[in-house]
Amino acid sequence: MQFNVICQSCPNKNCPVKYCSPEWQDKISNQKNLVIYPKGQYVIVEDSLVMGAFFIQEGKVKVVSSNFRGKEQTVRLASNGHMVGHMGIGHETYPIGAVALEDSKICFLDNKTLYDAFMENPQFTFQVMMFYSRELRKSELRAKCFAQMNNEEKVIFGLIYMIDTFGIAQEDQTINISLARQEIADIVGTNAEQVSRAFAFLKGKKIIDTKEKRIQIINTNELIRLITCYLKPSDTTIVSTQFTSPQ
Amino acid sequence: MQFNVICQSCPNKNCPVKYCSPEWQDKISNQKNLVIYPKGQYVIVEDSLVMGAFFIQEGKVKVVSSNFRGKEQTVRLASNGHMVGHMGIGHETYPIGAVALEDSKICFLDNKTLYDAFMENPQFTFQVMMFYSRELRKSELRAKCFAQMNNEEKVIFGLIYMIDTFGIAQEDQTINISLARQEIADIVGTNAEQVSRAFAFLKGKKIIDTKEKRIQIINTNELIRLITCYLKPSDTTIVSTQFTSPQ
DNA sequence: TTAACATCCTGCGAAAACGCAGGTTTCCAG
DNA sequence: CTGGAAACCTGCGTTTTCGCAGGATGTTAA
Repeated sequence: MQFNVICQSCPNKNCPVKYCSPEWQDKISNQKNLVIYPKGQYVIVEDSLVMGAFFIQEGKVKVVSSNFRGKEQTVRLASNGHMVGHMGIGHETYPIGAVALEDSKICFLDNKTLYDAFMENPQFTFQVMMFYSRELRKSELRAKCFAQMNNEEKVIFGLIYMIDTFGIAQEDQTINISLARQEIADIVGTNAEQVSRAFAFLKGKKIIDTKEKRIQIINTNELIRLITCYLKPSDTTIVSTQFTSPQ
Repeated sequence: MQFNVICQSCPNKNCPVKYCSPEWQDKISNQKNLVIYPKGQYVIVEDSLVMGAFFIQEGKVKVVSSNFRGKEQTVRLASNGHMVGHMGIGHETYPIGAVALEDSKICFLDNKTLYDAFMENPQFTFQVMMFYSRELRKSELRAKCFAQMNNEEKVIFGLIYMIDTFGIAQEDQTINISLARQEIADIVGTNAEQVSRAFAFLKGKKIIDTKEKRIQIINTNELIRLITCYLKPSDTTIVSTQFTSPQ
């Protein structure tokens, strides 16, 4: 638990709360609760009671859904400005879990305040609606890729999704996230061995390189080209879901 | 092109437009355009220009996304009260196509009117937001199932998705939709042969029966039980995404 | 520095999925 | 009613994926 940042002076420019009126931003500043979750900690425990929604101020999160055989699937990756934890209308418990992939600053807002904010800030509601609409499009693209791709292509798609969500470090061209092979496998729906095999293939082609868990992207264009037949032009520039202005 | 139904007297009780003020329902009644699409016709052509969104008054639609190898994936099924065609903010063209599976009455609303309605009808915007939120949850569940299930389980999941979206006819317990084996394969990410094989297995177990394209569900509980390890309690009662009141 | 542990890589046999081909059934137009 | 086309079912050889196992590499803490 930390000092509560005032929304107006929050460094995260992608937060949809910025679309609320100044009065409502004050109100939300008072009502929300900022918590710093250490790496690896659950932000949302699967099947726990829904109390509200989470806004990532700064951090990296994976949204997971496990089956009763113990296998865990990562259904979404989220970063600064993303919302996690669909509001609990029609659901009493969260159907998904969320795990911090790094130390993350995350604001919690209770259902009641959030609902009232929606009713009085149409621009805010609109932005959140568009966020869901974009995430739906991305999820449908993922579902299509899982359904049609072979293993190697799935791993490539996973890399592009990771780049899209977390970005690439300027200095060494490595993806801004450290995940185990098994965690990458959980994102793309395969197993750790297949991820290793795909990496070996891509390293042989000098498209990527790996130093432990850091993945360096040597040739982005070639990486995209390998799965380009599955993508629309708009999919290659998805560059993370952000809250942009309407046209 | 047909007589334009007035929203207030529209027989579809699940349309989110019902959450607009009476004045706005009048305005939308005048602005919208009701078209009856015959079975098999494209409602949205993939990559065509975005002009607005579609609301299904009465009908059945599949949302598809094809890759450049020609393989078509059905990413969503939609029925009465569902929205199709994400609004075109940030996209100039539809990333998906939509096909009528039966003769369908569908209302079109242009982006400008829709955006203005969102700004002035918070309940309407909220309902559409919740629609996307639920569809996102369902899409993430589908993605997880595609990633983890074997062929037989995928086909079972496809059947449950079809039941969930289109329902079962009371008189003979058949699913309210007629799809070719290949179309079912396109929903669950496999091929027509595998669908036939899975059906043969389920018929042998007396769980389903088929008469041509009609699929009779003999034992719903057993069908769900076969894939229950992938589902949450809330997933087995999804019973179609509808526009329900907030808590 | 070193030992113990976790993660990663890769070969290989087993299992699953693919996809063609050929026979059967269904559908539709004349 | 009939003939032709389309859809469906199923056997079978091929390809892909799975997943164990064993060795290599990296990590951590004393």
